[in-house]
Amino acid sequence: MSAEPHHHRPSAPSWSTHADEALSRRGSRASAARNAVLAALDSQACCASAQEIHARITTDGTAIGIASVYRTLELLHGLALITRVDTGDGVARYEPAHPNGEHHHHLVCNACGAVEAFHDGELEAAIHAVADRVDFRVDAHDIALRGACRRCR
Amino acid sequence: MSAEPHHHRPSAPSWSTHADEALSRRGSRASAARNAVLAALDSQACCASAQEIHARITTDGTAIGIASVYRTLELLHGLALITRVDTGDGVARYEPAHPNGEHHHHLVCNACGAVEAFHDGELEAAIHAVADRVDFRVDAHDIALRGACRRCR
DNA sequence: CTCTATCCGATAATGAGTATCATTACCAAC
DNA sequence: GTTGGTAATGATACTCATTATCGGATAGAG
Ligand SMILES: [Mn+2]
Ligand SMILES: [Mn+2]
Ligand SMILES: [Zn+2]
Ligand SMILES: [Zn+2]
Repeated sequence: MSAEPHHHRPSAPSWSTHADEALSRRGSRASAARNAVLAALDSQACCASAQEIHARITTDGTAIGIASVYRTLELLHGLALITRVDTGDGVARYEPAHPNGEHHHHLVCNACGAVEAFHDGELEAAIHAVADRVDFRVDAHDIALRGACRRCR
Repeated sequence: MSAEPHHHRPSAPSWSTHADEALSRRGSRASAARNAVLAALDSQACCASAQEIHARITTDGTAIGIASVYRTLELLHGLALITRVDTGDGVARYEPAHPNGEHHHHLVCNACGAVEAFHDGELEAAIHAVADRVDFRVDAHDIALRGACRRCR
């Protein structure tokens, strides 16, 4: 199972590498706490809250302060290296923002709170069309579909 | 300026009337506090937070507890009579949900926090198409476009 | 190695939202 | 009109995510 899927890209640089570069370019330092947060973000499938990230890191044995997680997330968000996802439960979640613009949106279950990811090209096209039609410079879009997941239906 | 615009509808019942009916149908009682919240919601152009609603009511002379505002908003939201809008600043905002499904979405300025409303038929169509394409029962959708408003550009 | 800007983590403060509870208002039945 | 049951009120205590503070650690340039 070591074969590359589909196309040949010379080992796409991971998001955390990209983030590392952007951080050092900005004069930020590398540190254990920050590296741990970057690694945690890189390894997560979808969005995660500060506390979830902190829990995952400390479970791995590394001791790191919760304040450092919040600080790092704030820094990364300011540099547009992560995306904030707001599911409406009063907890901010974050996920890596890939430099090529690749992203997804979320299905939120009103019953159990589960969050699933989806992507749809036509929806993206519609969003971009609206962005042009409106008197506003649109930099980003947040979309969440709410309802019931398969298990809760 | 008392002419009806465009089409002839026999004085569309206001949202608060509709909400009142839904509440009494549910066995809820009318009260000063609740009426004040309904009136405030009915008179607002776009979404407002609990605290903003409370401030507007009390400025009008009526004394009402902030808890009643939160309670009423929770009740109305549970009955899908209002929509919660999450602009990402950790404050929940609400606006009337019209029974005919008429609604709008929001442009949020990252610089000054201003919130503008917009509506787009093609975007709605795209959203409904996605909702069918996805393994999830979609009841509602939240869309926010983020960027810079005209003044902050 | 030294120096200093940056970062760390512990902890206090903030603030939106929620839970509690004694009191009050409503309403239908008597 | 009184009463009893239920719902609503508002003051207040509380929860908990996030932010601010601050003395001590440290990366990393020179
Ligand atoms: Mn998109
Ligand atoms: Mn819509
Ligand atoms: Zn579910
Ligand atoms: Zn603005």
